[in-house]
Order: sequence, then structure tokens, then C-alpha cells
Amino acid sequence: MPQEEKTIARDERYDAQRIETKWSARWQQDPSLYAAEPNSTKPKYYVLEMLPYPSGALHMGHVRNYAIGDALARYMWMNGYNVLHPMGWDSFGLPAENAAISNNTPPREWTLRNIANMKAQMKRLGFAYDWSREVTTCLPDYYRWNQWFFIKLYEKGLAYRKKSKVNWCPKCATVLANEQVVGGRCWRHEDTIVEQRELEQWFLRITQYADELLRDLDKLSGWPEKVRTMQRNWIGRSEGALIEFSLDGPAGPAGSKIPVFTTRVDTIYGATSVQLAPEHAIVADITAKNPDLRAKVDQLMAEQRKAREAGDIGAIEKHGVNTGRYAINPFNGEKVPIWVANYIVTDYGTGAIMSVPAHDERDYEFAAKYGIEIRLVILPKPEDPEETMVEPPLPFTTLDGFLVNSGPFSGLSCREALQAMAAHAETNHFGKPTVTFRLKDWGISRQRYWGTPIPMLYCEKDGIVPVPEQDLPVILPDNVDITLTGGSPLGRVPEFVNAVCPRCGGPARRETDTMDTFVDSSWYFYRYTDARNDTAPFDSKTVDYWFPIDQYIGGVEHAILHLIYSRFWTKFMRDMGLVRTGEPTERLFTQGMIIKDGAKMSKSLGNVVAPDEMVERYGADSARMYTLFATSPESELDWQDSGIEGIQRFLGRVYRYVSRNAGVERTRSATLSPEARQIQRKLHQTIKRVSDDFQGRWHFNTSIAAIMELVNELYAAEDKAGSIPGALLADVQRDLVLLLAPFAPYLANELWEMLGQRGNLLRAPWPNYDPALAKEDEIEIPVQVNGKLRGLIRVPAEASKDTIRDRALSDEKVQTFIAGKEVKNIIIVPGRLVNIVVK
RNA sequence: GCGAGAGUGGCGGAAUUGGCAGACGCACCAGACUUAGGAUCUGGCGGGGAAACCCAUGGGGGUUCGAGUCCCCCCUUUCGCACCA
Repeated sequence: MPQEEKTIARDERYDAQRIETKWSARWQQDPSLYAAEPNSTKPKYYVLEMLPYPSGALHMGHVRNYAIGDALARYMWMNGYNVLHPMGWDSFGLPAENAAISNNTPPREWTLRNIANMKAQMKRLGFAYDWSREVTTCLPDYYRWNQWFFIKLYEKGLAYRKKSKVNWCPKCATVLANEQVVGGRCWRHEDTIVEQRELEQWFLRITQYADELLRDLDKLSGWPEKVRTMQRNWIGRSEGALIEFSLDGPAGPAGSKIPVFTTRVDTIYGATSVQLAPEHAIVADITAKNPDLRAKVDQLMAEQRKAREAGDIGAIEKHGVNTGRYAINPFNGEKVPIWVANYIVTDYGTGAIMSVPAHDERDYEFAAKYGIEIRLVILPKPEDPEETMVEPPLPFTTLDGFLVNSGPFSGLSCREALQAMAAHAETNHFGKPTVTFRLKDWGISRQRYWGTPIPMLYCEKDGIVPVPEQDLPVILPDNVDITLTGGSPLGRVPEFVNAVCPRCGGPARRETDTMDTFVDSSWYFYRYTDARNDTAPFDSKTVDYWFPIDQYIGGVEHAILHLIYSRFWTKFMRDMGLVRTGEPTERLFTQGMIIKDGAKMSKSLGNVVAPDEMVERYGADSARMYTLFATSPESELDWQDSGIEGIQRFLGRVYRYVSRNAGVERTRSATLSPEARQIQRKLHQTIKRVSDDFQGRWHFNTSIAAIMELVNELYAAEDKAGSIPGALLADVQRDLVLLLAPFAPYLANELWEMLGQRGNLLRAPWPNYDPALAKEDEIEIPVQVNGKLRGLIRVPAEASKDTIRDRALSDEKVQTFIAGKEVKNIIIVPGRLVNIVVK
């Protein structure tokens, strides 16, 4: 009956589109399917993926990120947890304004349209999000709490306004935070050199938490070491002393004090010059009446700028100019020359150093070049009048040494001297012990339109006045003329700018800068716990239940930016009494990038893989599963279209196997045939491997490989039909579907239904494995002679060492290799191998 | 320059504690089924060799009965930091 055969064949075809559109429609109808339970007695689990910027469409990196989180969320649901798995939109930011300029679409419209599109994509991909908690940062019900927090920060003295040199990206036409400058360039525009501008800006005092941000990194054992190291370096704490040298001769407006920061105050008797950054205020004074010197300093700055543009800041040769002026070392009253040097950075320490050529590599290099005196003040051993001093090779930079030629401090060890000399400076009022950080306060003012308005007013009479809480939110107006020149667009909206001072009732001017979008993402994951609250950013009790985040997943590119800001925000909220924990995230996972043809996917290279296209061609299950199968989640993924085809083939095999055997009766049989026993064993081994991967290292590529092995064995056993009792077959099919559920939810649900199972697959219990059933009855053990494989023996799994030895020695093949030789030793690793050592 | 990671077939990658290197998948080859196949199923697939075997985890050395895995040196590469005083 060929006709009938053909019909069966068609039914057995795996039609991803049919299955996925069917289930997608069903899931839309039940929004509670993935909702976290409000009053649950189950243990909680908060799994979070970094929220996307709504750029227009998802890219494969998103799919990978969310596929990891979704698999975990589904696994935790199946293990009986109350899972919170939310999603939202980091929807303020520049691209919306650029789109407004280039296609005349209002930022709001452009952004909301993108969100609708990307949300539909996420739903089509089958990600299990609790959409009732969706957070959209560009809407007033969210950003009003940014404003509320800002005022709290202001009240606590943690938000302040100051005029300073700031980073300016000409392409963004706005200021950038230090964290947004990467190698002297804009984080969004790799080809754009960041300029320095003098502007008055709002800053958040993140440095107040510098010590704690650093210290608590040690507690974050669930974070990748790499990220912790990056944050440590970024915070850059160093202990040392601040010492005031004084300017010899006439002083200008900058005064006569030159404070220097040093970590090696013990070497100060070896200071033979003071080096200033070209931008140092004293330099301006000294060069004011000296055009020649001014020109040379300007040239230094020009060189620095050029080097920065070339991208090799650290590699440029050291240059300097002798100013002809002198500074006085407060320890010994000595006059040392003042130089201006290109290797002194303005914004670290005080922008000035004492130069000790004998004991610092950079100072040595500089002094050698310009013939500045090199004076030895540290020796490897204490000075001994009986012995002639042996000079160490210079520069001698170790801290394991002893002072010489250092006045009353000679003879002390370096470590003793550090303490003593800093204390000495303090008692004599020319210095003190100091801790310096590389971390600077977070400049959050942006001269852009599409962001949270900073809720501040400027009154001629009362000065800076925060907007009263009951007047929040300060609504971002629509219909604003957006241009990249002429400063903050909001400044051109009189209805927005002109306000009334809440203190005196007189006229006031509204702040027209908006907040950095990293403010939005600094606390959004708290909002998810209580997303519709309109009287507070969130309810603290609810946060207490859900926090900390059990697992946070995202790209490593946020290792500094978002992940340090949000830690700061959490600490601030804790000090406000809003939250209990000082760290938001227990465990952090940073997934690898996706590349294709050896390069990062980019439009200019034309190697972009669009998720929509993959879903259309292969189905969402295949697209998602491929991102998990190609490599381990933390590794870089090399995209290959043929790889996703392989996954589609595999899902087709699963589909055919289950649909072909869906109706089998649950016949029991007292004893299993060896073939059936083997299938049962493989099943339990597979459950173990997949479960272990979820609980341990998250190598889903090996989990999926294990499931593939199981399916391969099922196919191989099909030829021997009838040997597997129906009850076992039914168990195997059910567990196979359960194992697949976190990775290919559409197919899993379809098969779940096909098997006649009722209820939500997400709440079906994850299968258990029985170690006894996973065990082999009889195992094959390799027999080595002198470390080389010479034979294989079959022994019972529980065989004793004696049995194994006897078997190995009597093996025919092995005997040919040991014949006539003296057996020196036999190493037996039960269950693993035998190694016979012969002479 | 400093710090961290990586280097395994034609390709993506397995090998959790040192114990049969190359699981799983792709590509390729052969066969089966078919009017047909870009569907499906079965088999093969690191290199050399007829075979027994030999060689092989970037290169060189070492420890060990036994090393992809541990130690030392070198090479390549990715990422981070880049004069931080």
C-alpha cells in the first residue's frame, strides 16, 4: 500500500513552522504561563538577562544570551522553583535621536516601534518572560524614579554640580563618563577621539563607595575572575602619601604649593626633580610670562594628543622641559628643578610627582635621558660601616630594602619608613598618608534630548533647587527640535525651561541636560520585582524576597560600565534603607561573542545573520538550540549555517521517533532484555549528564550532545523492535521530551501533547536518574603494557582487582607482549584500566 | 610593556579527579530506499601502513607505570590595562 506509506511519511515530517506558530498562539493567550508567583512557598529563583537597547531588531548575540537564560529559567521551573524571569527595554539613548535626525521620526515613536518589533521577535523565539513586569525606561512611570533617586542623591550630598574638564564626543555631541571612554575614543564611535572640554556638570559621588566597591569584589565568588580583575583595576586603589613641595620664588594664582602623591615616600631623599603634567595649574603660572617655555609645553601637549589619536598612549617616548624653576623638598629643604613631562597624567593623583630616578623605572628612564641626578637612597641590606656599599643595579625598585642618605630615617626598612615618614609629614603639616583611586566621580549630565530630565531648577534668588517630589515626574516634552549643535535640545523649549521656583515663587530656569542612560540600567532589575508600583520605585519587602539576583547573564562589554554603576546604586539604596543586600547579583555569567568568517558580525562586513531569517528557515527551536550547541556559552561562537541545519535534522529525528512510537501500550515485563537494559542505562546516564551540566559548568553543548547520543541509540535499537517493553519505551519518550524542554520548548510541548501528557510542561518535574540504573553491568577495560594500549578485557563492573589482574594477564593479545619478560609492576585502577609494567 | 585566557582532524568542538585522544555535530565519501531527493536510513571518515603496528593534542625539555591535562623554556593568538607615581 504505497499510498498509505506516503501519508505516514508526511505526518512524520518535522514541520517547525506549523508547530511553532501553533504553540506561539497558545502561549499568547495565557500571559500567566511564565508569571512569577506573588505569595509562593516554593524557593525563589531570579534569573535575569541584560535588557536590550531597542535598536530595531534582535541580533544573534541577543538570541544566544536569552537562550542561555531561558534554558536555565525553564530548568528551574521544572525543578519546582518560583522563577522570576523578566524582560525590559533600555530605551533612552542616542540612536533614537540620530534616527530622528536622519528620517524625521520622533524618538519616542521610533523607540516604541522598535520595542514592539523586538518584543514580537522574542515571543516568536519562545522565550518565557513574565511580560506583566515589563520595564520600559523611556516611559515616565519608570524615569520618574530616576528623578526621585537623583533628588535623594542630591539630598545626601551624593549628587553635585561642578565645573571641570570633561570628555566630549563630537559625534555624540555630548559629554561622556570616564567609563565610556575606551582607549581615548568614544565607546560608541571607535573612530572618534574624545576631546576635553571645560563644562559645568552633574556628578554622582561614586568615589564615596570606592573602597567598598573594591572590597566587596572579594565576596563575589560567583562572578568571573576576569570581570572582578577588570573592576579592581578600574577602581585602582593605591596607598601612599601626599607631600607638599613648595614653589621657590614668585607664585601665581595657583599658589606656591605643589602637592605630589607618592606610594614610595620612603625614597623622598632621592627625589632629584619634580615633574608636572603639562596641564598642571602651576605650569600655567610659570609659563605666563615665558612664551618660549609656553611654546615648548604646548608642543608636549600636542605630542600627547597625537599619540592618543594613534592609539599608543603608553608607548610614546618620554619628553620633558626644564622650567628653570625650583621646588623645595619639605623633608630636607633641598631645592630640586621643576620639569614638565609628557608621561605625567593630569587626572591621576595630583598631576605632579616627585621624581626618584634611582628607584623608579620611569623616572630613571627620564633622568638618564636628560642627565638629571640619580641618587641612591635604598639598599638591599642595611648599611654596614665595616663593609663597602655594594650598589644594586638601577633602578632599584623593590620595597625589600633599607634607607641610606635619608637623614634621620636612614637605617629603617622601606616598610618602616613608609609609615614613619608619612606620619612625620603629617605632624609637620606638609603632608599625610593618603589613598588615591583611579575611579572618578560619575558625570551623568548629557547634552542630549532622549533621556531622563534632571529634576533641578535654577532660581536667581535660591540657587539650585530640586523639583519637589510631588511635582515628579518632570515630563520629557515631545516635538523637540533635535540637532547635534547648539547644546541641549531641551534648552530650546521655552515651555520646558521656564519654571517657577518652588521656594520663592519667582522665575526659575529648568536644568536642560538629561541623565546618562546608564542611570536607567543601574536599578531596573529592582523595578521588575514590583514593576507597576506608582508610589515608590519598588516595595522593599518584595525586593527582599527576590534579591539578590540568582543568576545574571550578559555580555562582558559591561564588565566596567553597567556592572560597576549598578553595584554603586545598590549600595546607595542600601544606605537609604530601601534594600538589604549591598550587592545586586550573586552570580554573573558573561557569554562569548558570536563571530562569522573569523570576524565580529557587522553590517559593513556583510556577515550578519538575522534571527528572523533563521527562525523562518529552521524554526526558533533550531536557532536557539544551535547557539547552545555550537560551543560552550562562555566561548566565542563561530557561526555556521550548516551547523544549524544539523540541529534541525536532530530535532526532526526526535520528532519522528516520538511520533512513530507515541501510541505504544505500557506493557510490563519482569526482566529487561540486554538491549532494553542498555536503553534504560543510556537514558539514566543522559539525565545525569544534562542535570550535571545545569548544576555545574553550564556546558549545554555537551548536554545536547548527550541527548543526541541517546536518540542515536534509540534509532539503533529500533531495528530490534519488540525488545523494548512498552512501559520502558513510554518512560524513555517522556524523559526525552523533558530533557529537551529547556532547549527546544516548542518541539517539547508538541511532543508532550502528542504523548497524551497533560498540564504545563514548565511545571512538569525534571526527570530523576537512578544511579543504579545508570551503572554498567559489565565494562570494557583497556590493558596497557608499559603505558601502551595492548588489549581490552570485559569484566563485571564490580570486579575485584584480583579478577581484573587475572583477566588481563590471561588475555591472549596481552600475553604476546609480555611473553618472556619480567613483570615488574601491575597498576590497576578499578573500572578504568590496567597497566602492566615489564622490563 | 604588564596581567589573564587560548592553541586538539578539513571545520565547530569533546575528553569534570593525570588513565582507550577526537564524544556530538558539520563537511566529505559509499551504500540503501525512491519516479525523484537539497528528504530519510545505514556505514566510513586524524596521518602513515597490506597488516601487525607506528606517528599525532603549537615547538622543545621534564615529572610519572601513564601527560591534551602537572612543571620549566619558547612560539603564536585573543582579551583586558596601558606611563596610575
